[in-house]
Amino acid sequence: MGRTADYSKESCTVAAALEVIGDPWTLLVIRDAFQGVRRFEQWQERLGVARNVLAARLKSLVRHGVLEPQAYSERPLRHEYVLTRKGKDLYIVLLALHGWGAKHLYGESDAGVSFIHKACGKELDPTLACGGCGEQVRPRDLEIKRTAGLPTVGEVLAKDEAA
Amino acid sequence: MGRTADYSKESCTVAAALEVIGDPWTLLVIRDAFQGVRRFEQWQERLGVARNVLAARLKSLVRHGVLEPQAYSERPLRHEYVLTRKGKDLYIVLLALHGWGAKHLYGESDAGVSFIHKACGKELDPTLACGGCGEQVRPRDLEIKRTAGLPTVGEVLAKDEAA
DNA sequence: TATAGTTAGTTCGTAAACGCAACGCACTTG
DNA sequence: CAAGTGCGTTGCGTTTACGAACTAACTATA
Repeated sequence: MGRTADYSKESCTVAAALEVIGDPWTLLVIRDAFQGVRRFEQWQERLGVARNVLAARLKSLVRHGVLEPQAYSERPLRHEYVLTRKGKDLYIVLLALHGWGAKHLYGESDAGVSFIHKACGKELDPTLACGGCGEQVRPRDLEIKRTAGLPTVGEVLAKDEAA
Repeated sequence: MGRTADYSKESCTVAAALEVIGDPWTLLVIRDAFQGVRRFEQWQERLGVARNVLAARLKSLVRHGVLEPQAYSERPLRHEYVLTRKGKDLYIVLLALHGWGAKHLYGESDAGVSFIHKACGKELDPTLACGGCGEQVRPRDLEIKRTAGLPTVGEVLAKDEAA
């Protein structure tokens, strides 16, 4: 099938992240969540994704703590899905993807949606900075350090299941 | 199957990016490329991905200009795959994913691979900065601007095919 | 020169996941 | 009480991933 891809034997933060948000449609669901979408029908209509797939994605995102169901109606019981802190922290991933797509796929000019940095008034060219010192970071400014014996993706995500 | 997901009717830089790098295994292929992997057998062994899938992914990444095949042997003709500029620009995406995974999946403590920012000596906490002015950016510092009539993902990616 | 090994795929059959359309359920509104 | 709304679930056909075997084009070794 599609995402039978099983990264669980890997010991990698990137693989772990993809295990949670790497399924088809998942990041677009989150993208729309940042634009205020909170209900099943809204996502379904905007994305055109199959309803069973959407249901599975929402369930998975809730299980992983990215979205949180909040009841907006008892009788009939209905809930909307809102981003948790964990989910909101994915904004950087979306902006990174947007920046890459705008630069390399859409040619700077015609990228229909753009993010303007209010402070400087220019379009955002997403760059990485170090949260600690605030300096901008280029790949060569980084040193990769491996600490031994980290748990695998499977072991890490098992914690989520326990809830 | 899995990634039948067809975002081509969307007009979104994020969807366009996912069309290129959203397939299962693709981002892990790129991750390994950043760690010096350049040949079929290396990826296959490290990832454990099915060979036909790996072949398809490499072909797709080449077609989209993320990887470039370079011959390292005539007779038999063999080539290795190296990241293009476009591919290297995905580093920010990987670091964003890493940062999120390290913070929210692995608990800061045991995230086996860490990126140390040489300048300050601390572990990188990936944050976004504006390439223009250098300031750090938070979601609320951004203004979303929609310009009209942008082309769809399908139209944009058609350019790649033409090559 | 025969045999084995290396590297990079391709070709199957099977199982899983998606796409799509229809259906079900629990209510609300006319 | 019929129609509508919101949120899924079910079923079926198609697509894709998985896994293992196989091919191809050489190189190295005996």
